[in-house]
Amino acid sequence: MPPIVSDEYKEKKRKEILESAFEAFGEKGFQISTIDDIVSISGMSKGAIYNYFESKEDIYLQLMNMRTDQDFAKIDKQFEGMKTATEKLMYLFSVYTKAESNPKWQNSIRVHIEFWITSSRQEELQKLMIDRYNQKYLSYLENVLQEGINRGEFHENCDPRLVASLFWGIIDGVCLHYSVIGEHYAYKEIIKKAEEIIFHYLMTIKE
Amino acid sequence: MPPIVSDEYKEKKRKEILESAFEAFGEKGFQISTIDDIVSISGMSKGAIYNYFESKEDIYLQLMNMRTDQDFAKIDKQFEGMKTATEKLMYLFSVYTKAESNPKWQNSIRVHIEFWITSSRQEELQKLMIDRYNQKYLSYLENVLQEGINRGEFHENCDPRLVASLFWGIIDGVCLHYSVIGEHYAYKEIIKKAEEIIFHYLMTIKE
Amino acid sequence: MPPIVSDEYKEKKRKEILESAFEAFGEKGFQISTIDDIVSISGMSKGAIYNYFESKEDIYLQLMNMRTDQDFAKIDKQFEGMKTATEKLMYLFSVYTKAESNPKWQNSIRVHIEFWITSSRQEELQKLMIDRYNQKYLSYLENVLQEGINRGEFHENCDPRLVASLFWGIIDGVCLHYSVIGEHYAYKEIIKKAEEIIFHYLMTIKE
Amino acid sequence: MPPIVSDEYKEKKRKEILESAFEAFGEKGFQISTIDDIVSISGMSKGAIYNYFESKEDIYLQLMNMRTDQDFAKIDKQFEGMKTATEKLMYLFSVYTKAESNPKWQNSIRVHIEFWITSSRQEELQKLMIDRYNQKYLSYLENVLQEGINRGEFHENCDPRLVASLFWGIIDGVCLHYSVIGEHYAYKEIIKKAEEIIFHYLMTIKE
DNA sequence: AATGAATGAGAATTCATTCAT
DNA sequence: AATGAATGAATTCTCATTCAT
Repeated sequence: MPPIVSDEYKEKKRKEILESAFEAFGEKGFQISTIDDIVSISGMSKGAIYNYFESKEDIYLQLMNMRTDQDFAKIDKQFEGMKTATEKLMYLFSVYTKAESNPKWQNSIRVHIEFWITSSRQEELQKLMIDRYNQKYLSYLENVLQEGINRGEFHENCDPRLVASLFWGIIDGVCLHYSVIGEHYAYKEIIKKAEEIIFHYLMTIKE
Repeated sequence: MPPIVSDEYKEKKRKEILESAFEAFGEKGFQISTIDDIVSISGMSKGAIYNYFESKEDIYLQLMNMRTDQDFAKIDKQFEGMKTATEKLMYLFSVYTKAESNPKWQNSIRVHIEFWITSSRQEELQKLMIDRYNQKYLSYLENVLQEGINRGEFHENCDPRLVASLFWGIIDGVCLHYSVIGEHYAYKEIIKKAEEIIFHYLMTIKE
Repeated sequence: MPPIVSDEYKEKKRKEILESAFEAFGEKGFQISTIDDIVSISGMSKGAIYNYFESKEDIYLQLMNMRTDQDFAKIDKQFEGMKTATEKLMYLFSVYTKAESNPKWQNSIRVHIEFWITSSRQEELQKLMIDRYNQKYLSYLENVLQEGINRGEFHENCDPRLVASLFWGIIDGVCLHYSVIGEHYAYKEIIKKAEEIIFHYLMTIKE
Repeated sequence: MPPIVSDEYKEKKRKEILESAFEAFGEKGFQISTIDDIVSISGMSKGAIYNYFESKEDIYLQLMNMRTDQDFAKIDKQFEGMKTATEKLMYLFSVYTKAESNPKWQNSIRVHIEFWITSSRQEELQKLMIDRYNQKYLSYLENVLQEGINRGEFHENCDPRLVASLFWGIIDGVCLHYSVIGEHYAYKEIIKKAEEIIFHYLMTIKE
């Protein structure tokens, strides 16, 4: 009585559904996307999807977790070979300047922002999002900045926590605008400009 | 059959509905809010609302227009007495640092961000939003910055268009995060930090 | 701004829906009956039904209340002119011997028994049913019997509470069997026999 | 391809499934119970269950048969050593007064009553139930009572068929009420009282 | 024989919109 | 103009049954 399908198979299916959901959510938004949309995109049956997820909400939640986990796994990996904080911060900016400027990337942004907005209205999700924000986004960058200060790369008056917060605010805000304005938004130049301004600040500020 | 009620009356009613819609959308989000929510909040009947608006979509659209018009009308008025670009830019930052940090303000942010996200997915809305962004947000601030450069307040290498874009990106991104994280997000300090960094840049950058 | 429709209108509609539900539940059973069945029978739209009731459960509950209330209102009224307990008890039996032996009456029984069975499995319903049983069915008849004892109609050793409980048990059990067996079940004769046995007991028992 | 497993094995499995179904139906009711419930309780796979039964309906039907067969096999066995009708009738009452008053017994009642109600709505089942009722419940007891009359234990005017019908009506009705009211229903005393009343009737009635 | 993943018809419920009053 | 009851398409989720392995 061995299991009918392997765990890998099931994990693959689960991922496929999440990818389809991601596509649907990106295209139409979470609220508006229907299970039938996911059915169409994935080619699976409705029942199959409910074998892997408890509800639309659950799909949303797991997708949200997967996305942020993936993002940070990628960043972690890249950071491995890097020594200076400058290098790391530049890399973080480059993640956004090097993103292919295509509809897929725009959808990805929309879904990301929707995670934020949706979370803001449901206590449980909100808690989760706050944790994720603090533990991943914020602490992560704060440590990099502090490291930079300790190593003398950045000026000691720069307040790493605030700058880290600001960094992610900038990223999300600029991405949001890009996802709406599209082509005519000088997305990459603006990120570049942000990078320039931030580095300029980190290295010359004195008080 | 001449109109039985005055135009003022009708305009007042229209505004009341929009205010109620704003409250509902802020609380629950546009998609999730129902006409019945607006009925509850406004105290009007469903039929009455449909006398003033063609559809839920229409309410949304008109609300979006009203909000951005209001915002800029306010800013215009304030700018009237101001001479320097520095003063004006500082004022713009102050709009956000002085916003009362309460649920109402958070709701207001959410609705605003939702305007963006929703627009990104409907061509008609998107065009409208791009126009609005270019003509109001972007040009407006770009002119202020250019003015500042011309008057020698800011360094001439600062690229007013990019900085203007960045400014609004920062504002929306930081507000977005604040609307989710809430209390524990050092919202005002972060805006202050952004202000510090931007001004530092505008005044010291050389290339 | 008078109400669009009168309260009587609404009450009439509500009753109509309950009647339709009663028909559906009688025909197919509560669990199996669908809202669409009620739609078909009532000729109303699905939405209309949900304007009057919160859920299928709610319809069920209100129907249950209505039925037992109606039953007892009828009995109360009949009792008004009666003096002896014997007369009253005979009337109670007659309610069941005089019921028209048609499918409608059988359906009515099925719904009634289903109320009991369904209640037994949901704590909230169960509480409600127990209350209803104690306050209406049980106490009601117990009082009649006690009255009979006090007036010397029935023997004093007969334990009114147990006999009252037994009476309703007999009624429900015999009705249940009738609803299944149908034509070939000597329903009325059996009730008559029960009446005979009970009265024989009440009047001759000595210990 | 000779059978790989023995018939006993298959019969054992079949019984196991029926027992699990009985548990599920008792807990939640037939309509509400799912195949997955039976899977959980039995520990078998869905496919295995469908190897032994054609459908949920089929499980229900076979369970119904098994239960009544079991009941009567037990009674038959007990009757073997009994001579008088009085003894036999007392035994029948004792089956119900000696039933352990626990949730399991209550569930057993519910399933039994559901058999009746469900049967009343499906012609095929109904025929089956009528046969079973006539051949087992009714004739069985009728014969006992007739025997009692013949032997002079009971009065000759007592109409064995009607009393037999009444007996089962009482049992089912009282059990039904017990299964809903639970603790606070004087179940055993009520059955005792029924016994007292019936015997009083059978022995003293004259016309 | 056993497994349990897949299927998809069917159920309850919601809600934007209409329209008779 | 205002009212709110009525409509029914659309949505989420369930579950008996099948079938490849």
